[in-house]
This record gives sequence, structure tokens and C-alpha cells, in this order.
Amino acid sequence: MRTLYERADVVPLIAEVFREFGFEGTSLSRITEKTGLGKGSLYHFFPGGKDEMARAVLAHVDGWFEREIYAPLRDGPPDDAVAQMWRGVDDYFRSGRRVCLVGAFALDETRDRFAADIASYFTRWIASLRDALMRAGWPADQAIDHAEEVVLGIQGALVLARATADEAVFGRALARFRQRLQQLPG
Amino acid sequence: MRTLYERADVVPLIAEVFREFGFEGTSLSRITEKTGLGKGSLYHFFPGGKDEMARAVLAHVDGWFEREIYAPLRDGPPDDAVAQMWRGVDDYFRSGRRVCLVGAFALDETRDRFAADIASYFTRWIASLRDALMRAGWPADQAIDHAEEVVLGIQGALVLARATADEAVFGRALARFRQRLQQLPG
DNA sequence: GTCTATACAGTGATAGAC
DNA sequence: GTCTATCACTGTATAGAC
Repeated sequence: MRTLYERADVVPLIAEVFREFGFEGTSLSRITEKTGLGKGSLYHFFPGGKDEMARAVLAHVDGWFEREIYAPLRDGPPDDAVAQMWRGVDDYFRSGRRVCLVGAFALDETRDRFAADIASYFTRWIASLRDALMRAGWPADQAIDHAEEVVLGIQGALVLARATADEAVFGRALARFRQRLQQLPG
Repeated sequence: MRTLYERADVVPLIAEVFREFGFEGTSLSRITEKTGLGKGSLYHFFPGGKDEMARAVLAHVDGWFEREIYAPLRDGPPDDAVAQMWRGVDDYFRSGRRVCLVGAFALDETRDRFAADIASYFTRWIASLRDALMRAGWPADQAIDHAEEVVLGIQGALVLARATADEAVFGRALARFRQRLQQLPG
């Protein structure tokens, strides 16, 4: 039985801990508990400690979105890419049961530590969605407006779903946005 | 010169610390630094420690919203109440430069500690806004949809504004919602 | 690579002088 | 009421055995 001994294998586990407890609330003992790896092993993989672990997690999340969401929005057929975005985010955020790690990091002083990564995650999401909408026929000003509102709305839906312990909020929000983007103007 | 020696005077200061650092990131030393009060005084006002301080802060925030936003939405002239809500939240959140403490608490395991307070803050906001919209002439299903989308959108706008360090996101989001609510259906 | 042992600063909290 | 001193504990991080 092969256990985890590659850095890439533990990053998703560490990501879950950061997602659940935030940066400050994540302790090495919790990471040890989740991964089964002692501090020695963790510092072997991440010499920079907790900070480097968080950076690896952010890079991992960013890589997933770049590959599954942003790149198709920029380069693929716009209607397919948008449809894949709805499926992708609903799946990724477990229909509202999972929280956005990047959004959570943004809210407290953790943002200052990872400001560039956090800003890039959102600006690239908005920019790639705007591109797809324009290629789908939306005028530039409406495309940017809709893109911003969708990305912002997904974050808000995740906050509200978790705050009220009502996951259905997330699905309803996605449905509203999907419907709105389907009605081309004119 | 009268300094702070009432519990009510220090709550807003403590609120700022929780808003900036989150629950886990807020330490008693940071509260001491902000308020100028030593641990002795803090535990005199809040025998329950950090937990009781956070509860007092949540109650303070809740009281402000109940008084300035929810009650007018439920009882006042709907158009005036909605207009006052836009002014109120723009002012309260400093046009996007301030974060929502309740939303931030909702994202990590802090939610479990204050679950009832956090859920109530959002469900009452949505319910009171829905009431106002219905009294303004919106059909029930659209009123609840819009209310949920506005409350959720405000949270998302705060996340996005802070994440991208672009406060203007917040103002644009408020303007979009305001415009949408002005166009009564039919 | 993975572990145990350990260093040391910082945490929330309490006691008691004034 | 406010302070200082102190508590037990947990935090991140390091060193070194195996």
C-alpha cells in the first residue's frame, strides 16, 4: 500500500485544512492530523513552513481554475466554455458545501501576505469570462458588468450558503446567473 | 479628559480588530493595543474572555443593522427604506474599504461557534428586504429572489473589493442592484 | 524521508496588589 | 477599575537520531 510521499500528494489535503480553518486557524498540528505526516516531513516538503504551504495551496487552486475555467473561457467556444464554468464551479464548490479558500484569505490580514496571488485569481477570472461573453456577442460594457457580477455573486453565494447553513442558496444563485447570461441583448 | 471606562465604549474598537484580523487572528494583545486596556480591564468587562467579546461585537453589529436597515425595511415606506439601505450599507462598509465581520466569521470554523447569530443576521436581512420589495409592488417570488441576490451580492462585492484592492467594485455592485430594483416589473 | 525531542515566543486566562 | 505577574498551554520552527 502506497502512502503519501510526494509533495504534490499532500497539497490537496493541506488545502482542505486551510479552507476549513482559514490561515490563522490552521495549525501545523491540524495539518499533521489531516495528512498523517509529522512536522519533520512537512518541513522537508515545505522548508518555508506554513507560509510556503499556503503558497503551494494557492498555486494548486490557481492551476485548477486556470486549466478548467479560465483557459477555456479565453480560447474555447464561448458557449461551451461558459457551460463548463457552471458545471466546474458547482462541482468544485460542492454545490455550496465548500468555501472558496482564496475569498476567505482575502477577508482578513492574510490578504496582505498573498496579495498578488489573491488579486490575480479574481482579475483573471473576470477578464476571461468577459472575453467569452464578448465573443458570444455581448457588447463590451455589458460583458464586463456581467462578468464582474457573476464572479462576485459566486463568492457572495458561498458566504451566504455557509452563513445560513443552506446550501441551496448556491444553486439558486448559479441558476439566476446562467439564465441571465443566456438572454443575449437585442 | 474622559477615557473609555464603559463596556459599551470599547465594543466598537474591539469590533474593528475582529473585522481586520478575523476571530482566530485576533489576539488579546491586539485588543489591548487598540483599546489601551490591559487584560485585567478586558476580563472585568468580558468575564467570558475572547468568546464573550466576539459575542458582544456581533450583538453590536446586529443592533446597528436591525435599527438602521431591517426595521425600516419592515415597517417604513418601502421606497424610502430601500434608499436608506443603499446609503446605510455604503456608509457602514466605507464604500468597500471595510469588510463584513459576520460574513468573515461565516467562512471558517468560527461559524460553528456563533452559528445562530450569523444565520440570523443574514436571514433577517433577506426577509426584511423581501417584505419591503413586496410592499413596493414586486410579486412574492421575484421579491425573494431579488432580496437574496442583493444581500449575497453585497457580501461578494466586499470580498472582491478587498481581494483586488479595488474599492470601486463595491460602488458598481450597489449601483447595479439599485438600478435593477427601481424597474418594477410589468 | 520520517520521526522524536526540544526551543522559545505568544496564546487565553487567572490572581492579587493598588 | 486597572494594572502587573504569572499560569498552563499551544503556536511555529529547528536539530538530530534513525
